[in-house]
Parts: sequence; C-alpha cells; structure tokens
Amino acid sequence: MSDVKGAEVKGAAALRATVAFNLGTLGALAADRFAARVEALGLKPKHAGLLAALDAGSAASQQELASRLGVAPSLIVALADQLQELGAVERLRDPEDRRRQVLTLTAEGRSLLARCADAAETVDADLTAGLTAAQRTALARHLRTLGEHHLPH
Amino acid sequence: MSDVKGAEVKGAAALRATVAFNLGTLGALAADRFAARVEALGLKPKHAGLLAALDAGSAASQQELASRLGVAPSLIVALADQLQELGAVERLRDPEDRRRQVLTLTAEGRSLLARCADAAETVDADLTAGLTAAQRTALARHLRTLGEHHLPH
DNA sequence: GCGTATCGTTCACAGCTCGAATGATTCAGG
DNA sequence: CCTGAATCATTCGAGCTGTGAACGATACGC
Repeated sequence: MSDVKGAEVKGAAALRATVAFNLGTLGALAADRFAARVEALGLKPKHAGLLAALDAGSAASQQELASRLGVAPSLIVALADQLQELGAVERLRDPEDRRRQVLTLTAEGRSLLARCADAAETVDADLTAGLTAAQRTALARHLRTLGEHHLPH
Repeated sequence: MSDVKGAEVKGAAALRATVAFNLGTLGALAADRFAARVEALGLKPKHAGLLAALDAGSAASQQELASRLGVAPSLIVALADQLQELGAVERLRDPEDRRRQVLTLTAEGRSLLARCADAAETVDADLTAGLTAAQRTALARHLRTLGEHHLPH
C-alpha cells in the first residue's frame, strides 16, 4: 500500500493496518464483554453459541453440533449437561438410532437465547458508539459477508 | 431494530446479526490462522503483539507493556524471556530507575515483526477473498476506527 | 534514615479444551 | 442369524494459558 519509498521495512503500523490483526484484537474484546454480560445468566459464550446453533438448524445430534461449532464432541457433552441443568435444552434418545442424543430447545432455552441476543446488542451499542448509523450497518454487513464465506453456514 | 411486529421473540438470527457475535467468532478464526502462520517463526500471537507495541511506542517498562496489552505483568516476563532467547529484544536496566527493565527491539526483532505483518497480510488475502477491493478497504477502515475508540491508543 | 510503594520475577494454581479409551448401539455381509 | 466393523455419547487424564499471591531489590516521601 504505502509505496512512497518501497524500502521502508514493515513495522507495527503494517501489522495494525491488517484486517486479521484488528479482527483478532477486537474479537477478543467483544468476546470478553459479551462473556461478562451472559455470565449473569449462568452462561459462557459457548453456551450461547450452542443455543444459537440449536435454534438455527433443526434438532441435531451432538456430533453434528460439535463439527458445526468446531469443537470436540466431548465439550458438547459438558455444555449440554449444564444447559440441561438450567432447563434450557432437552436430551432425548433418537428412537430411530438409539446411540444419538437429540438436543432440542425448551421455552426456557429460547428465553435464554433471547437474553443472549439482548446482551450482544448491548455490547454492540457500546462498541459502535463512535460510528454513524450508516457505518454501523456497513460494518455489520461486511462481517456477515465474511462469516458466510468462512463459517459453516 | 425489527419493529415489524414487536411480538417476535429474539432467536439465533438476532444474535447472528450483531457485530459483537460476528466479531467474536471471526476474531477467533483470524487469530487461529494468524497463530498457525507465526508458529513457523517460533512465535505466538502475543509475541507479535509485544513486538508491535515495542515498535509503536517508545521503549517501555514491562509494567507499562502489561497494561497496554491488557495482560498480567508476569506474562510479559515469559514473553520477553522467549523473545530475548530469539535475539529479538534487548533487556536493559534503566539507569535512572534500576528496578525497571527497558525492552528495545533489535534488528532481528524488527525483521520478525515484518514477517508477522507479512503473515497477517497473507491471512487478510484469504479472509477477504470474497470481497471487492472497495469493501476490503471499507472494512479495514471501520475496524481501525473501532480500535482507536476502544483500545489503548 | 525508615517505612511504604513499585518493579520484575517466580511459583502454584485454576480454567479450558482436546484426545484416547470405554460401553452401547447400529449396520453390512456372508 | 451372527459376527465384526463403524458410529455415537461419555468419561477421564493431560497439556496449555494466563492469573494472582508471594518475594527480593530498588526508589521515594517525610
């Protein structure tokens, strides 16, 4: 980009100019703030991710959820245990394949998910406070585009 | 936002529509890819962050670096140890306050930082492959704006 | 000078996630 | 119908990261 001289050695400015670096840093910041908010609900961000996956796709096996969220199946067990304890999900043996546990959202689970969305929107309001409405929607749109390209859609 | 009905319960779609959620998810993805690339240099992302902080600001004490990076001072010790082992930084007692260790980048450190920037740019090319050049610069600009508002500048 | 505060360092510990082992269940094929 | 291979959920042990509480050394206010 900076072709003023061409001999300039890349430094901190070059790193900070990249999307990857800012995405990583701001992502950590957003994740922390989101985590702090959902903690009041007794949840961690991964719980919210699992709830969202359950609401988005149809009832799924734990294996499928694991690969969709990009985590080990053993982690799904722990997350589902805790969500079950909160009454947010139901675990039912699939009658057509009794090895599978089918997870489904309860009304309580949907309520929790809604409050997670509220938490995220609150964080949004704070994060994007310095942006105009137009910039905000443009940013949201670009991030969504990236997500659709690189995340299991 | 969606005031079409008002009775609709927020679900996964609402969560996925937020900047915070996408920022967190994509940030983790970007961080993973960046980590994979700098691993070949014997570094972790935090090392790159430290190098960048050293190149950006003037020579700083470890305490100052800790608060700038948002980590515990004890972690700076470990990071600086490893960077010193690689010949990337020099540790010198501040003659005006012999409690302080002043870290400075060596030529090797600047070279490593430049290669970290290269790695980030490579990740960028992959991440933003589905975007037009105009979208790419708009995204980078928005992220930078967010960073300047919320990170220690 | 003497107590207090600050810096860097070490160390033990908690949290998170994974991978390998296990048991139950299903399925393919003779 | 029976047997061996494959798949699912679960448990458990291990690795990695980062933190917070000590501790010694040094600086500073009074």
